[in-house]
Amino acid sequence: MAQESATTPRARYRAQVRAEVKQHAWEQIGAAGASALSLNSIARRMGMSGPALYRYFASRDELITELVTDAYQSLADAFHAAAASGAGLAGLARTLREWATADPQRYLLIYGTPIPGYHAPAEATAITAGIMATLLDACAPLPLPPADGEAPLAAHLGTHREWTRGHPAPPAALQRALTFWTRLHGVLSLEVAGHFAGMGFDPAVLFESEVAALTGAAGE
Amino acid sequence: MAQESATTPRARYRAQVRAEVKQHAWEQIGAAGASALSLNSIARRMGMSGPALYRYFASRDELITELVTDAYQSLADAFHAAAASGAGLAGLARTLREWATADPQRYLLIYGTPIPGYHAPAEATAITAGIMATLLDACAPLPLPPADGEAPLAAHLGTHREWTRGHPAPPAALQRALTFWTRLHGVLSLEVAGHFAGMGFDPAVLFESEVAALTGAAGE
DNA sequence: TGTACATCAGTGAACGCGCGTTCACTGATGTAC
DNA sequence: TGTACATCAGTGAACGCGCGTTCACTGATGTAC
Repeated sequence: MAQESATTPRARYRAQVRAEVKQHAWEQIGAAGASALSLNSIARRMGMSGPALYRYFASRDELITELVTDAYQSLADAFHAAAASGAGLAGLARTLREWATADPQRYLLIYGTPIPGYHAPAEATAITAGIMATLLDACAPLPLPPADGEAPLAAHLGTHREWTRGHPAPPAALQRALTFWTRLHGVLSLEVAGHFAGMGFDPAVLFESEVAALTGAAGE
Repeated sequence: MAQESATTPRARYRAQVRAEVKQHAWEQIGAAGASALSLNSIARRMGMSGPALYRYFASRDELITELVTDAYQSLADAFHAAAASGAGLAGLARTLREWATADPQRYLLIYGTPIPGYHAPAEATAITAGIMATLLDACAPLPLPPADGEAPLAAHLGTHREWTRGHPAPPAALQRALTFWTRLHGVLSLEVAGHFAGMGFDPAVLFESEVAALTGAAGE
C-alpha cells in the first residue's frame, strides 16, 4: 500500500518517473491552471502513452492530491526551517512571501479559488496544524495588547480556539497569528494573481509595511 | 453593434433570454467553477439546443466577459450607493463584505485565481477606477499619519500613484485605501474559499476587527 | 385589413477535438533455484 | 552461472463522454405597402 521503502533499482526508477510526472504537472498548472491538468497531456510531453501513467498514479485526482500535499509540505518545511534558524514573525513573513512568489501556482493551488468538487486531503489539515503551531510560537513573544477596536476579536478567540489544537498561546497571540495570515494573504494573493499589475507601485513595499504593522514596527 | 436601445418585443425577449442564460451561468459557476462553464450545458438546462445560444452570445468567452463585467459593475453599484447614502470607510467595508458573501463565486470570479488564458476586459479596468475613486474619497477625511514602520509605504505611494488616476488624495489616504483593499480581501477571500471552515471562530468578528484597525477604531 | 417579404429564433446533423479510464497484450527486468 | 518463472513498465485499441462551433434549414414573428 505505502510505497516500498527499499531502494531497489525499480523503486528508484518509479520514484524518478513519479517526480517527473509531478514536475510536468506543475508546469501545466502554471500554464493553464489546475483544472486543465490532464494525464494524457502530461504523458504526451513525456513521450509516453496516456495509459502508462496509470502505473504511477491511480487517477487524475490522486495526482492532484499529491500536488496539494506536496505544496503544503513545502510551505511547512520552509516555515520550520526559518523558525529553526531563529526567524521571528518578520522572518516568517518574508519566508512566506519568498515561498509564494517563487511559484505562484503552487501558492494558488492551496490558497486560491478551490478546485470545484475537490476536497483537500486529511493530510493537508495535519500539515497546516504544524504551520500554525510554528506561527503561534513566533507570536507568543510579542504580547502587545490589541487596540480598542480590536479587543473584541481577542476575546472571541480566547473562547474559540479549536484551530490552535491546544497550543497554549494567549488570546493576543492568537489574534496576531490570524491577522498575520489574513493580511499577508491579502497582499500576496492579489500580487500573485496579477491584480497589482499596472498600478505602478511596488508590492514588496506594501508587503513590508504590513509586516511592520504586524510586528509593531520592530523590524528584525 | 451595441444592442438596440428600443424596447420592441423582440428586443425585450432577447434581453430576457440573455439574462436567463447568465443566471444559469452563475449557477453553473457556483456548482463547478468558472472553468467548467459550458454553453451546451446551459442550453440543455434551458431546454434548448446548444447552437441556439449563439444567437445571444458570440462565444463562450464573450459570455464570461459579460459575467466578469457584470460582477465588477455590481460591486461598483453597491459601493456608489453606499457612498451616496453617507457611508464612510467602515460602511464601505461592510458593503464589500455583504457583496462578497452574498455570492462567493461572483467575488472569486473577479478576485480569485485568474482563469487561465482569460484576460479581463478593458471595461473592467474603468469600473475598477470608479471603485477606487469612491474608496479614496472615503479615506481622505481620516488623515491619521501612518505609524513608524508604515511610513515608507506612504512615501512610496506618494511617487507611485498611477493607479489613482489623478485623484488628489494625500499619500496617507492612498496607503489607507490600499491597505483597506488588501486586508479585507485577505479575510474575505479566505472566508469565501472555505479556509476558515472548522477553525471554530466567527469570520465576521475577524472582519470587524480589521475594519476597526483601518478606521482607527472609531466605529460608525 | 391583407398580402409579400424580410428578419430572426431555434433545430439537428456534423466536424474535430481531447478527456479519463479499461483492457488484453508485448517485452524487458528482476528473482529463485 | 544458467535456466524458469514472476513481476512489472509500457503500448495501442477501444469506450463513452462532452465540449465549442459551423452550417443549412424550418417556422414563426415582425414590417412595408
